[in-house]
Amino acid sequence: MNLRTLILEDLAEMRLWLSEVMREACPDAEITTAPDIRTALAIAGHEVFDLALIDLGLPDGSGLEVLRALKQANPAALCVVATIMGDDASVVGALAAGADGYLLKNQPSALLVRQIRQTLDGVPPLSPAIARRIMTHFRQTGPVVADANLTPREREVLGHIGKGLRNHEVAATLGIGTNTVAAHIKSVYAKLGISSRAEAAWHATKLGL
Amino acid sequence: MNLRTLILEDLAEMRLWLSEVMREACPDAEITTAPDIRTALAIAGHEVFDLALIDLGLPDGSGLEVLRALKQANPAALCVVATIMGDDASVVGALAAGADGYLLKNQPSALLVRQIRQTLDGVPPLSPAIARRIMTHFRQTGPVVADANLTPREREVLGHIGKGLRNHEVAATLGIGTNTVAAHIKSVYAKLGISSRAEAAWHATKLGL
DNA sequence: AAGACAATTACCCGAACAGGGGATGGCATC
DNA sequence: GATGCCATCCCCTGTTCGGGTAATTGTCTT
Repeated sequence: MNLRTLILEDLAEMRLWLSEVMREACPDAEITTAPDIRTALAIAGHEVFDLALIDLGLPDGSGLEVLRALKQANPAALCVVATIMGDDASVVGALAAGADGYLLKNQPSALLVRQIRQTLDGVPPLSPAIARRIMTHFRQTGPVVADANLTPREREVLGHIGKGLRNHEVAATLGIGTNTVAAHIKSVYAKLGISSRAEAAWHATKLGL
Repeated sequence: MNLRTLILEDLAEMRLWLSEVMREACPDAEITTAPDIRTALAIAGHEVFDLALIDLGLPDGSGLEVLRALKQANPAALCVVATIMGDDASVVGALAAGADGYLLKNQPSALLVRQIRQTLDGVPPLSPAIARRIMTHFRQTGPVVADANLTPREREVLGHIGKGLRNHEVAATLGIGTNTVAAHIKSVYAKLGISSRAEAAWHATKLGL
């Protein structure tokens, strides 16, 4: 079986280079190229791909449109973003759109070849700089400390409040009385220094519940 | 220069195996091992390390304690978590604690050797399964689309609701009447298909307000 | 110009909520 | 066996919220 691959890249020179890299990573690959969103979407309309290298900054839009189209046509398609933009917005946007990898084109081709090869084995291709950035993001959003020493039951109640349940609904799911729920909420309010359930919901999501 | 490395692992057999892997990845390394938190902390008290392989589930606590101690003694130390636990809590906890990598020990040793080698070149060592999990996390938290075509005013009100303000507080900050605020909230509810302000708060944070 | 539509503002009422009090039983620690 | 913490329940009072209804303005279409 040969691998149907799509390379979306506006600059001709870069497009050739990526094709070279692709051919080296997988000689059996059947390579199709597109210089812009329009042609890429036209091709994707009547053809299915297994792997795609997608540039983001294209003259007629963002490569993410194509990525979504490819994923819709074939959810198993491996869509790898290959760009020179390493800013947070681009990375997060690409991952949110369903990208299976994020490679920076300012890397030695040998490294790109290796990462594309690994992709086929299920290893998510992430350029080192991108991996570091993602981990740093977790380091900032991760700290789930400051638990405000809530009791397990309080944490549980707060979790349901954060999901938008009413007191009587929480009571029903936990099998306790509504008054009890209200009592737990009161102590949560006291411990968190708040006085409304919207604030409670905010803290709940912040505490990862 | 030789690389001062610490291997923290409770099971003797696994400790030997990791030492083997380490020696193969970097023959010049000067390897120190510890079977539990206590001895690891004692060693870290009078010795500085450049690289550390840290297990999480230890008999006398979590390896993250040691990780933090090492990072405090030498912020440039490369602390890599090496464990068999791949659950979200462990991964996020480790990254939040400042881990520079996360490796699963149920991988072929050749892969581990390669990833440890790459670590020294600045490539964050992440096992494929872990990288996928992290990316999936982004895929869930990232989507800033699905704006539910809220009007600017509604978005503004929703933002304040999400911060936990009451209707009259929102009214005061926006310089409008409380009834107006209530009306905006109602149309927001209709558009988002919800019926309580806790759910509204949830959506507000999700929409990044 | 006339009509359609969305956004913004406003009012009323019943239901839900916040926060204060106090009470019971269980479980641990001391 | 005394103390403290937790979870569970109840009452009460004032405030807030949610839903129905409707007027005003501006924009866009017809």
